Amino acid sequence: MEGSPDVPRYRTLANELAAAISNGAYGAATKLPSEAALAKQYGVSRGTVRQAMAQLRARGTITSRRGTRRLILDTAPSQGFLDLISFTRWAHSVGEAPGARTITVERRAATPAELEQLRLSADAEVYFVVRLRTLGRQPVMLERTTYPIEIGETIAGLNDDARSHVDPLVSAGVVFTDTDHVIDAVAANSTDARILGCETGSGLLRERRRSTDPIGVPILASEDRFLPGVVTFSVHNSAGLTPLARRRA
Amino acid sequence: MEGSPDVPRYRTLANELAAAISNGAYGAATKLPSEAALAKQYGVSRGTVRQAMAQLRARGTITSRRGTRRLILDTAPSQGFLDLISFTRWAHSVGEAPGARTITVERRAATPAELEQLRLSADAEVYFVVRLRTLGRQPVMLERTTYPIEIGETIAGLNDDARSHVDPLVSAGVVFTDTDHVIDAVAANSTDARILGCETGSGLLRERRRSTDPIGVPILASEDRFLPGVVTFSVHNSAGLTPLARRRA
DNA sequence: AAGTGGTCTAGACCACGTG
DNA sequence: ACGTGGTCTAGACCACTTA
Repeated sequence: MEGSPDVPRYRTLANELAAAISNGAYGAATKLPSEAALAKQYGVSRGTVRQAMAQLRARGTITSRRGTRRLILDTAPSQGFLDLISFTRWAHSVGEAPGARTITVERRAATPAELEQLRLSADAEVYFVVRLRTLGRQPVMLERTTYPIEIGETIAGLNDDARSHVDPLVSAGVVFTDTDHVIDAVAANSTDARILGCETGSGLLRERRRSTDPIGVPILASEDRFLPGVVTFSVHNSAGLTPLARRRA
Repeated sequence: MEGSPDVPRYRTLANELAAAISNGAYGAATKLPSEAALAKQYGVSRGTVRQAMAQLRARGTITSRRGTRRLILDTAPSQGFLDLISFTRWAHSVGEAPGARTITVERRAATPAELEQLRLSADAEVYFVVRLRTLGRQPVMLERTTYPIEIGETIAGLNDDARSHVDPLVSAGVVFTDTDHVIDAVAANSTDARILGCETGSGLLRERRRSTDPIGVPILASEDRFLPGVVTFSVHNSAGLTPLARRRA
């Protein structure tokens, strides 16, 4: 059996250990067995155990310190990578019913800002899609997404209220590897207010994001504006591994 | 010379490579030399080069793919770990003049929420400090921080407008290892409005954070409310390494 | 003093991308 | 076919914690 198709051992090991932890296989113990013990138990080298530990540490599941066994932190359910890019997948993962209403779809020349964000050559065109996103029929977010033409054509061919735009891209072979997120607060403009049903000037949570493929080529750039009280963004960072930055607006 | 006090080789190597990249030592080249070449050039093993590369990748400086040289991304100035915890350090790093005005300092019994956040035993006391933070005399953020008693005593002994509260803790031997951040938007209450000088009900960017030491013991929990347009939070995440999560508020 | 994780080495094989 | 990064091994030494 097994027949591991391609996934490296350290990843399966990390998942096995994560499962063992949440299944309570280590009981109420707050500490993991030593690296040497795990290496022997699972029949791998200590290096592989350490790679798996790095995974768990990055997920915020454990901490580590020289001289002591690794400590198990409270079970922090982490999320999948695509949940951060796809509103639809995220909504399902938290047990809500996502919806979408397409406001506009345009094909037009890219603005200078878009040229830079998507790293396009001058006078390139883009698809620009505006959608109102809902949870259980309640408006919660206004999404303005810009796609390069090649990507956008896949999107433009979709049914108006097709819920996820990310899934069709993934099915079409587009690989999402990295995403940069910038989060701040802005005042609703009149368009935001009309579509979201809030007051002009009221505070919205804004997420701007840009996803790239393995070579670093941009796949999409989006500006999402959430009504307050709908979502929070949480980040875990450790000394020496700091994916989060605070910048001057 | 050198006399590296304690910092591991792979870290200094990562910094050397980062410096070489931003100094333009690789010219306009978009690719890094191969791991083998770097190992030879710097006189270390390939494993150490890979550890350094992992650092750079975590900072968003480079990408990698099997079969190709690593790609240098646009110079993304990353930030130090403490810049995320210390408003003062952050302000200096972006060339602004930080200030603080202490509003209140209390020693009191912890609320149930605080007991949980700081993992204190029942009927423990805490220090609760409220400060208005400024940039160049402009109010920008209201900070409400809760400290366990042992930590808070260091803080309470400080001069009223001592600017950084984190630096004295670090000097006192407190080690910050991990921080969780939760970011969303809230409406200003009357207290926020009065102190920050905005209107009640207007939108604020809220950051709640909790820092822990190497063993996972909480050092402080804080709720910071920023006026819009002052800061943005940016996160970089890669497939397989997802420190960011979006949650239902 | 013993055990632990942190670091580093030297070598190996493989999957992938490019020429 | 070749070079690249991805994975894995086996062993070593060190810094630190705990007893």
